[in-house]
Amino acid sequence: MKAEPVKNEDEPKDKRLKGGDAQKLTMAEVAKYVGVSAMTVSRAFRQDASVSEETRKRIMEAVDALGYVLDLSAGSLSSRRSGFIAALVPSINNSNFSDTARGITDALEDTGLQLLLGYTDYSAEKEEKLIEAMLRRRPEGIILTGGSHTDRARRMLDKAGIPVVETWEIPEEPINHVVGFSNSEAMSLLVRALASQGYRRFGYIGGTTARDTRGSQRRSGFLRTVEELGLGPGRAISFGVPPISMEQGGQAIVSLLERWPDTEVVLCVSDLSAFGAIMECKRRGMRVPEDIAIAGFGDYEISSICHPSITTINVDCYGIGRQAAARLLDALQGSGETTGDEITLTGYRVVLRESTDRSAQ
Amino acid sequence: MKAEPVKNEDEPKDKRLKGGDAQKLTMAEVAKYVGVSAMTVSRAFRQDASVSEETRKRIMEAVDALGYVLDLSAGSLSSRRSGFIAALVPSINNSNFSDTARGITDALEDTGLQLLLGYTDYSAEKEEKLIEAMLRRRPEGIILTGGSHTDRARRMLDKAGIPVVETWEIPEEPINHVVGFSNSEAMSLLVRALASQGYRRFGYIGGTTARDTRGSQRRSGFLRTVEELGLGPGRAISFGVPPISMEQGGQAIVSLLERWPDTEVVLCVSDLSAFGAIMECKRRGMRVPEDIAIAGFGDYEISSICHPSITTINVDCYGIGRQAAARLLDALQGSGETTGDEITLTGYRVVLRESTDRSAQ
DNA sequence: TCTCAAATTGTTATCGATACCATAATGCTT
DNA sequence: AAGCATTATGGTATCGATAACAATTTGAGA
Repeated sequence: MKAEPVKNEDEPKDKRLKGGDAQKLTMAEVAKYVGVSAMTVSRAFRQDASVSEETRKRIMEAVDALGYVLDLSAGSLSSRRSGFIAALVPSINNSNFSDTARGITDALEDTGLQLLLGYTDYSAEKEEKLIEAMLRRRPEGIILTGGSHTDRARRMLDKAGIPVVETWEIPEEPINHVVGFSNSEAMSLLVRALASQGYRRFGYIGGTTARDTRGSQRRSGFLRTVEELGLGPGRAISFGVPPISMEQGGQAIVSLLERWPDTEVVLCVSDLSAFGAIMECKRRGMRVPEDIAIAGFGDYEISSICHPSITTINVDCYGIGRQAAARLLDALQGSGETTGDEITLTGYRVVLRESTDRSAQ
Repeated sequence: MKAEPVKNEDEPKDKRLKGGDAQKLTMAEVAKYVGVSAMTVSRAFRQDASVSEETRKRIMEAVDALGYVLDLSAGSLSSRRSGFIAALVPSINNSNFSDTARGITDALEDTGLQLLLGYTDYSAEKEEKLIEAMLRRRPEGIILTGGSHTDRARRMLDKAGIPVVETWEIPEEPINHVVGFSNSEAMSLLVRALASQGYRRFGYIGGTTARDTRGSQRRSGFLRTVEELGLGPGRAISFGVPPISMEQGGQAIVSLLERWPDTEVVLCVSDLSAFGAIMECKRRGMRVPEDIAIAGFGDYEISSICHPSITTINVDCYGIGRQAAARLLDALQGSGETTGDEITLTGYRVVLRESTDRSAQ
C-alpha cells in the first residue's frame, strides 16, 4: 500500500507562466496561520455568524496578509447554495434588454447573489441550450425573457424546482412568476393615441415570426386596434429577421410607402427601426412629421434626442429587471409562504413627441 | 410506454410548492439506474473520455428519462477547473462594450467555458470589488477593460495566477496579455484626416477624468495632434461624468459654440455624444456639416444611419472580444508554450461621412 | 457558590463529481 | 500460444468549504 499516492506539493515547474505564486491557499491554511479552526474562518466570512469581533479582525488581517480569496465553488457544494441567479435575454446589444440586465444586477447587489447572464439571440433552441448550461450551475432562480420556450426547456425548469420569472410579456401559460406587460395592449394604446390626434391611414413596420414573440404581439395589437377603430385593414410590412435593425427600418419604410403612398403614420416594432425609418425619410427629402409621421416602441435614449424626437411607448426596462429580481428574492427568502404564480404588471405610457406632431402638418 | 405528451409530471404535484419533484438527482443514481459506475456516467458526459458508444447511449437515455442535469459546481471542485471566464466591462448598455461581450461569448462557444460578466460603471473601486467576486468563482482567465486598476486588484490578479487580458487600450504597465489599440493615436488619426480636408479650428467634447481612461487618451490625442499641426490650442469642453450621454453631447456643443463661435469642426469622445451634438444643432437650426462639422468615435450603428451620417473611427469591438477570448484560450491550452505578455494591436480606421463633408460647405 | 443559557469555537461528516490507479476485456503481433 | 498494447470500466480518495452537532467559556441570576 502506498503511503503517498498524492503529490503533496506540486513542484513549481513551468506550470504557470504567470508571475504570482500560484499555490492554492485554503481556508485551513488561513486557520492554521491565525490559530483557529477552519470553521471559524468560514464563519468570519459571513456576517450573521457568531464570531467574536476580535477573532474576526485577526482572521481578516490574516486573509489580507496571505491574499486568500474565498472559494465559492467549494462553499456552494457543501451549503447547497450556488449563489447564482441566471438570466436570459434575447440580446445584450439591445439597450432595452441591457437595461433590464442592469436592473437585475443592481437589485442583486448586497444580496450575495451573482448574475449569470446569457443571450438567446431570439432563438428558443438557443434558449433551451442556455437553460441547460445555466442549470448545471444550479442557480437559485432564473429570469427569462418572454413566455415562449421549448417543451424540454419547460421540463428542465420544472424539474429544477427553482423560482422562474418570465419577463417583458404576459405568457399564455406562465411557468411561475411573471413581471411584464401586454405588448399588444401597449401598441394598441399607441394606435388609439395617434388616432385621437386625427391620424387615419396607419402603417406598421415589424415582422411576425416565432422568434420575436413580443414583436408579433405588438403587430397583432396594431392590426386589431386599427380594425376596431374602423380604419380599414392596417398596412403592415415585414422586413428581415428580428430584431429589425435601424437599417432595415429604413428599407422597410421605403417599401411601405411605395406600396401605400398615402399612409399618414407608421408605427414601428421598436424605436430602432423607427429611427432608421425617419432618417431614411429625411435622406430622401421627406419631412417628418409633415409628410409622414413615424412612431416607435421602447423609448430608447435615441428617441428623446433625435431630431425630430420620436413618439414612442415608454416601457420600464430597468424596473422590469429590478422587479423580476425582487420577485426571485422574495420567493427565495419567503420560505414558500408567498403564493407563487402571480403576475406583476409593469407600467408603460405613450410618449408623444415631434415625430407625430399633428400641429406641424 | 406512455403516449401522453403531458406537460406536468405524472406524479402527484402537491409535493412541493413549486412544480417539479425537486429531489436531487445525482450521477450515482443515474449510474445505478443504468447499471454502471458513477465514474462511467461522468465519462459519458465528456467527449474525450473512453466509453463505448453503446454504454454512452444507454447512459444518455437514462439521463434523459430521469431528467438529470450535470452539476458543474461539484465537478469543478474535484477537477479544479471552474469552466468560467470572467469579463469586466465599464457598461453593458454601451453597445461598443456589449459587442465586445458578444465577441467573447461567441468565441467561448463550444469550448465548454462560460462567461461571467460584470460591469464596473467606469469605477476602479467597483472593478476591484468585482474582481474579488469573480475570483471567488475561480475563473480560468479574466478579461478586463482598460489598464487602470487599483493596487489591490493587481495583487489579487497576480496571486490568482490566471491569464489576464486587458482590452480596449494599451496599458502603460500591462498585467499580462493585451488586446487593444491606442485611443490617443486613433483620435490623432481622425484629427489629421479632418485637417487634411482643410479644417482648421478644432473643438473637442469629452472629459478627462480618471474614470474613463480611454476618453482621457482620446482627448490627449486630440490636443497633442492639434498642437502638432500648428492649429493653435484645441478647444476642449468637459461635460458631466463619463460616460457622456447623448444629451450631454447636446449641452456640450452649445457651451462650446458659445465660447468659441468660429469653431469649424468638433470631435467627440464617442458617437453617442456626437449624435447628441448633431441633433441639438439641427434643433437650433444649424446645418451639419455646412455650419458646423461634427465627428464621433466608435462607429456605433447609429452613425451610419443618422442623417447626416456621422464621421467616426471604426473600432473592431466585436473582434476585440473574440481576440481577447482567443488569447485566453491559447494561454489555457497552449501548455505554457506561448510567450505571455504580448500585445495584440487591433485595427481602427477613419470613416468619413456626411457630418464632416467639406464639399457641402 | 452553583446552575443554566448564551456566546464562541472545534470536530466530523458530508456536498457530488472527478483524478488517479487498478483491473478486466479485447485485439493484434510474432 | 504467449506477450503486450489498447480499450472499457470500477474503486477510492480527494477537491475546499460548510452543516450539524459537540464542547467550551462566559456571565447572570438564584
